[in-house]
Amino acid sequence: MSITSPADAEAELLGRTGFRLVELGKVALAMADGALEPYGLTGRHLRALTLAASGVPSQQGMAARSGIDRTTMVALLDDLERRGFVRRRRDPADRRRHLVEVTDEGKAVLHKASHALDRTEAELLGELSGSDRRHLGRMVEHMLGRLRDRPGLPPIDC
Amino acid sequence: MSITSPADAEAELLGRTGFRLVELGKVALAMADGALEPYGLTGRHLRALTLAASGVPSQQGMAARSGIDRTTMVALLDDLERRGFVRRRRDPADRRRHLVEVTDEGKAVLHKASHALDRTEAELLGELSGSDRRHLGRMVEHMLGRLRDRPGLPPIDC
DNA sequence: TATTGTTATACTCTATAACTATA
DNA sequence: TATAGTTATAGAGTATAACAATA
Repeated sequence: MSITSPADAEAELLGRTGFRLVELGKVALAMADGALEPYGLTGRHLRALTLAASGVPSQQGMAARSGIDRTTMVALLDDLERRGFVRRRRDPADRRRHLVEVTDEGKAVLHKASHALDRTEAELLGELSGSDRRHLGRMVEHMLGRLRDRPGLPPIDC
Repeated sequence: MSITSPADAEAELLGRTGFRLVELGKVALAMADGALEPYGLTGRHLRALTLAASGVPSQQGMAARSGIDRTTMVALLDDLERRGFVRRRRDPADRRRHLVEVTDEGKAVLHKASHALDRTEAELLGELSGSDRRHLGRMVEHMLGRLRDRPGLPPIDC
């Protein structure tokens, strides 16, 4: 495809699937943040809380696994701890490390946030049929799988 | 879907199509920025240049159409003008306004950038079949169409 | 010496408010 | 009074460097 007239330039740019995927990603993130806002969480807070719930040992491990910078992880966990969703404890086996435990309140909010995201997902995918949703999911996963670990691209994050 | 065990929390979050669409959007933007980098452009520069090429009158109009703030538009056009891709002229009919014209150099870089984005698109969509690509494009457009102009969501941008 | 968590600092991106010139 | 463009400033978000405690 190439530009045939000046006025086509905008339509050509905006019509690209890549451009629309960028837009859709931003909309999806905004919807997720909106759904999490009643719980005082952002997508990144939820990402950190989920890592803690998964039992990833040490803040470094959480940072490495998620692509979130370790100094940013400190701030996220500060927020979560202030709200009572996680607790930090020195690891007796290696006193440099912190074990991050999810509190009962943290588990409860994780559960509620998960349901809120389910509703967001339904709103995002709209009236796509079940087979369309599966096809979309497969294609997205296929593209991500091919592009993951390619140099110069951002790591998984939220 | 609900959490059945702590260790599932992460897989459940990461497995959501919404989450993956956020990831894919970021990857697509990073790929586009990478492809444009040899021309000294970012996605937003290209968006501004494209608006100028489409003959949108006045910087305000360009800002309104794209959702880019008008003060940000000033900086983008400063960059483009410094590189010789656009020229600003007072509108004789309303001397408050600037007419933004794309120079020959600007048209040339727009053309080259467009081809670079075509290659990026091919890389992004990978080995999806033609019918898969069309189906993906339709589904993405359908979702965006339903969500556009919904309160609280970001405007089209780059 | 290297690593973990932390803090301080700087940098990027963007929005808000105030200014000017025109209408 | 309102609008177009501009500038100055401030705010979020993030990364880099340096530090104390521990290995």
